[in-house]
Amino acid sequence: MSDASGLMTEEAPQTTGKRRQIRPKAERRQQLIDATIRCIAQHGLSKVTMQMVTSEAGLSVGIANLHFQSKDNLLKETLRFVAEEYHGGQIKIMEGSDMPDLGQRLDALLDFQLGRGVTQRQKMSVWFAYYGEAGARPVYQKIVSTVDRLAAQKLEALFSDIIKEGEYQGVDARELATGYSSLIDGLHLGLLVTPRELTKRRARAVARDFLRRAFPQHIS
Amino acid sequence: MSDASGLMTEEAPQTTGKRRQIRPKAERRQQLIDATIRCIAQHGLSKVTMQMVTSEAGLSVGIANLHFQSKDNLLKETLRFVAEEYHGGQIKIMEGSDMPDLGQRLDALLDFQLGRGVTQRQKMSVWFAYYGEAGARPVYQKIVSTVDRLAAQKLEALFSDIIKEGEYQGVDARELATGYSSLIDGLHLGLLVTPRELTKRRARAVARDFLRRAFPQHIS
DNA sequence: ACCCAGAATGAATGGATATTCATTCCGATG
DNA sequence: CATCGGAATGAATATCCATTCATTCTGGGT
Repeated sequence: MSDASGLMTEEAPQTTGKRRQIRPKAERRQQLIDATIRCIAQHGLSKVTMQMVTSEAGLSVGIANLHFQSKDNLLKETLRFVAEEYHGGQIKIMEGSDMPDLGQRLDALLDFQLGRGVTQRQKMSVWFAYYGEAGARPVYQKIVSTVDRLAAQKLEALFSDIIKEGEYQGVDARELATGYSSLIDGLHLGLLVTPRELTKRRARAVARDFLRRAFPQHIS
Repeated sequence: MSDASGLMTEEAPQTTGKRRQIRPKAERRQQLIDATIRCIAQHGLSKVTMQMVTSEAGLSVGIANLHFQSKDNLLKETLRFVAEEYHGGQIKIMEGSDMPDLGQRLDALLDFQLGRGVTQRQKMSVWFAYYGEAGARPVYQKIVSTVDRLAAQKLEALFSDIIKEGEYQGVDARELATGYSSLIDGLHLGLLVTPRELTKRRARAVARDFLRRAFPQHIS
């Protein structure tokens, strides 16, 4: 639930010992999901094969079907994992009763959304690979919109609190929340597709600007 | 170069006459590209096959390779078509010397970006299907970023003019332009993936809000 | 009316890939 | 230490799909 770290050099195809190992089901599942993420990022969703994924994970071909029944299901579970990791992280920050200052909480949110963890190319690739198929696959739409809705509600609530605290006039929390999350999504897209023109630094500045224009007292 | 219309009921698998017809190369190419767009929208990029595309176009399997050499190339050309249609439309409006009022030009741009033509599910699906693969396929990145860069420049120029005309203070045209196009991209994503939560009407309101906050004198 | 360049066809080919399952082997248990 | 449930393997299978090309047919030119 909180790995979010390695993913890069996790499974060096063990040069030393190739002895067969038995590991708990949950661990194997995660191993395969991580490998799937790497494969999608490197080769694109449409080019991913089971052989690719299992060998990336340092395992045999049969094992994926043992733990996930089918390729389709493996892909579905991978999307669920990425979606929950992203939205879970956001929600934790937004609820963050440990961070009483609302402006500070906004900052933390922005850091998370455009910081290292989320904007690693790997994760973004996966994210948008699925978005691309979502139009044709209701299953994907459902997975994403389920977690998305909750995050949207939390964001709206946070904005509402900020509006109340700052006594901002003529601002609609709901509309602003939609705008902000759309902006973040769009920035992610830009970082992925035109990294030459949009740096992470500039993406942050743009998002911060949006917030500053809406909540001038809360953003320095 | 300006079709942008039908695409829906174009090629009814002719129930009446199935007589073979010879048509100019350009026409067949467009027919196949249109069919590809429909197939991607309906089945997803990763599930599209040559059979699917050619039968959707009401043609035989061999013809795609005759006109496009390979599936890869057909997909590439389809992306190029969609990208050019979208960005070309934007650029035409932004340059629009026929529309002297800058605020009006902004409105027209927004209408185009979130109006019927562009936000048809079909086109959006295609758009994001390719974005999803762009991380792994430099060819796609190149096609998109080429047209994208030009549109970004025009938008920045338009914003510059508006800033000058309105004597707005403390606003950076470049940053604002990045923000605006990212916002539009994000809204498109929302319309595609969570159509239940984000209507076209609301998407427009959100985008308009962004512009109003930046250029209050130019947007009613 | 006839011809023929080349557009269009679709059966055949070969390569790739998801999925199965008989077999192997680990390691917890008593 | 011997046993055995079930985790792991990977060769084999069946399916699917892009691409080819020998053949058919069309329609403009003469």
